[in-house]
Amino acid sequence: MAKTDTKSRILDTAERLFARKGFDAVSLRTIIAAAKVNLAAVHYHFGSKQALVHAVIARRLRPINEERLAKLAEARAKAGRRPLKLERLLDCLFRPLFRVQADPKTGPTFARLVGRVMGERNEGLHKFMMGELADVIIQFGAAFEAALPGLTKEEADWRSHFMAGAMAHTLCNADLLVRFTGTDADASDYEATVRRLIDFTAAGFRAKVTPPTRPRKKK
Amino acid sequence: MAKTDTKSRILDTAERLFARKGFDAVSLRTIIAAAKVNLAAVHYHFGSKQALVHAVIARRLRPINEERLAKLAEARAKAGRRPLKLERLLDCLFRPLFRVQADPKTGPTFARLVGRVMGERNEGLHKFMMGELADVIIQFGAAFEAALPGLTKEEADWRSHFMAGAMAHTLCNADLLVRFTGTDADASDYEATVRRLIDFTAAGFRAKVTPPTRPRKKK
DNA sequence: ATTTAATTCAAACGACTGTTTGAAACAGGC
DNA sequence: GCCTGTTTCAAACAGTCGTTTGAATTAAAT
Repeated sequence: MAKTDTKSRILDTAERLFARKGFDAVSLRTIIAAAKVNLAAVHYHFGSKQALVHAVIARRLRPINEERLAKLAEARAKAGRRPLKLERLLDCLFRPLFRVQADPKTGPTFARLVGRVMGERNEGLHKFMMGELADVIIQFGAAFEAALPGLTKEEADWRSHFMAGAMAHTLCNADLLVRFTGTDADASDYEATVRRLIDFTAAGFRAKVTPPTRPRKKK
Repeated sequence: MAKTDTKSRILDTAERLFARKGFDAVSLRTIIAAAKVNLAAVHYHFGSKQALVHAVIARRLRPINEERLAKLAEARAKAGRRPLKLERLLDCLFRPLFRVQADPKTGPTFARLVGRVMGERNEGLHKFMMGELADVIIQFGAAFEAALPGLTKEEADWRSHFMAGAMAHTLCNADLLVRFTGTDADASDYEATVRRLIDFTAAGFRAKVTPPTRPRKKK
């Protein structure tokens, strides 16, 4: 396996370009030119562009999801019989994801990549992502319901949906806000982001449910 | 102007297809085949595909933003000197946007379209959207800060960001959640969605700010 | 009816896409 | 050295893309 770095170079370059411009907007020829490898190498090592996209995502996302589930299991073990605190739950979900921003090796490059995935319209990619996230969705979904005994399942689902939106949007447009507010995108500031996101979403989860508007007044 | 409906047919068909598959994923040839017009008609009436995309978006989004600002102005007038209530503010922002879901003419088709725009990576499209939304962002941004005297500007900006994420994600994947929870996507149910979104985001805005874990001074 | 302008049409343009091919270059085992 | 399997390479394939062209058609104005 002497020159297997070809595979890695494709992965790294593709990740960088995908994050910057999107999956469909970056052609294979753009990637192989930047990575200085042959065009056919992509199909030799990955089989297709779609498979390359999946590989790029899975390489980063899988460890994150594993860490999420591990942290959740650990928190559960520590809590014993007591119900998990909502903030603790959100921390298990957010921290492994946002921590990659602090990693100087991956840098903010990957953060946008993951955020990008959620907004992607590609049908196949969506299926793939749902498969990758299935465990996380199931485990955390159940945990949220358990941590919010006052909410109906329907209401809890909606709020999980809102939370996911806030999370994805934050990850995807992190730089946008930073430039907008002038805040310094200090790499280690991911903790502040996580803290803010937990504050916001935890309060959202716990919000009092406003009853439907009473009998209609005139239109 | 007898057969000017060619222009409208292109606009309507493009909107439908864009909403379903995304802007880049739908080719002009797909549109003109469904609309039963000639390929060159698109360039004759709009000039380019990008201009068509802009026209499709602006046709729907402009009235929405005008209504948002009108509602905000009205609320301000009614409140007089008193500060605007946060829920009222959010209602001005959400309702005009989600109300289109109830319109049987546009239907949920357009809802996904607008939601889709926010997740789009296209550089030019992003600039265009920022231009369309500039007034709304400025006006509501200031209003949010005024309604949240206890928050620093930085914190208020972050939470506006989270709110925008929840809003966009909800609009974009509305059908996804409906299918997931089995809730009926009754057209008139947009009011329930708006209510839920206001509950969640208002509580998020009002959340207590957790101080950093270490006794670290802020900058 | 003739002229003028607005609109539609079929056909092609050049550039780009993901993918495939078959021959080279290379590796390590014998 | 030869041989075997892995990896790289230039070239082409078969489409699709947005855009342009110039003539044909239609509508309106004179």
